[in-house]
Amino acid sequence: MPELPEVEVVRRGLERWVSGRTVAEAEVLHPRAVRRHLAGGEDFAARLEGRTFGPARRRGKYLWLPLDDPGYSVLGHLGMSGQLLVRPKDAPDEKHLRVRLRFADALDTELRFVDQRTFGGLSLHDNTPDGLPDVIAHIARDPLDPDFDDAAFPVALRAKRTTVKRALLDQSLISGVGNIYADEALWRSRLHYDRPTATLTRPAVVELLGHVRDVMNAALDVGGTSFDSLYVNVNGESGYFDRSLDAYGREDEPCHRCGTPMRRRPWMNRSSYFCPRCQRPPRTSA
DNA sequence: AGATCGCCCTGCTTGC
DNA sequence: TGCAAGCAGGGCGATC
Repeated sequence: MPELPEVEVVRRGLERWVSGRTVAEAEVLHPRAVRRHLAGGEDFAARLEGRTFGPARRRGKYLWLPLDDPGYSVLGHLGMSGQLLVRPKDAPDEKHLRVRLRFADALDTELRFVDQRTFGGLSLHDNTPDGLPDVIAHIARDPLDPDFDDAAFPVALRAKRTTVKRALLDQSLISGVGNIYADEALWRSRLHYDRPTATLTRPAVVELLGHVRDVMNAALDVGGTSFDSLYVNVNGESGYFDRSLDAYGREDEPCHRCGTPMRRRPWMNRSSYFCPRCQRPPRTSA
């Protein structure tokens, strides 16, 4: 599934291959691919036609393209399986092609939104005064955002009456951290997922944030290399899945630090992977 | 009002 | 071998 680094790779691809182009025609092939648009896919398409895209932006796992129609943006989320592909016009349709945008220029490419599971989608929104689509105004900055407030984060996290992994996944506190990165950063920090945030010291939170950022940057370094030839897929499948993980998906495999078999625990309808020796559960937890 | 939970979806994997 | 259940997951909206 696309994580924040893949989404950033997609943003760069959109910036390079889509920003500045004018939509000639939009085609919605699956109703669920257009979200929160009561007027329906045809209206969504009609509102895009003739509009020119501005610079591609991202917050957490959300992507958006501002329109030259002032105050509006097209917002996208890839969900579990979404891809944004820049493809030759004559390339065969993908099996799960959901939305196609054709452009009013001489380039040979079109933009396609492909999504097997339709957890993702595109939508059209008013912008807030800071240029953010209004529906994501509540999404906190992500750790790769230069304006992320490092000093405020430990205060805000410790003030939450919750446990540390829940806090990492709380999009109003920090965005873009999914189940995989949460487990990886907790492993690096030797913290158990059920540790109450109130029991963490400020330095421990600073270290945790550093690990979140490191693991994302490492992934971006690997994944951000292969999108700059024509016709390449702007799709988040950038080689990043070769990344080496220390925690996620490693049940029964030896901890890369101490060799103890890693464990998996059901958690919030998901799974948490951890080393039972390096990441001791808090006393209040089972 | 802040926290919690069910649901959306489909292909792959697992187990009987 | 074939079928069914389980699993993956972010985010939204309903509910307490």
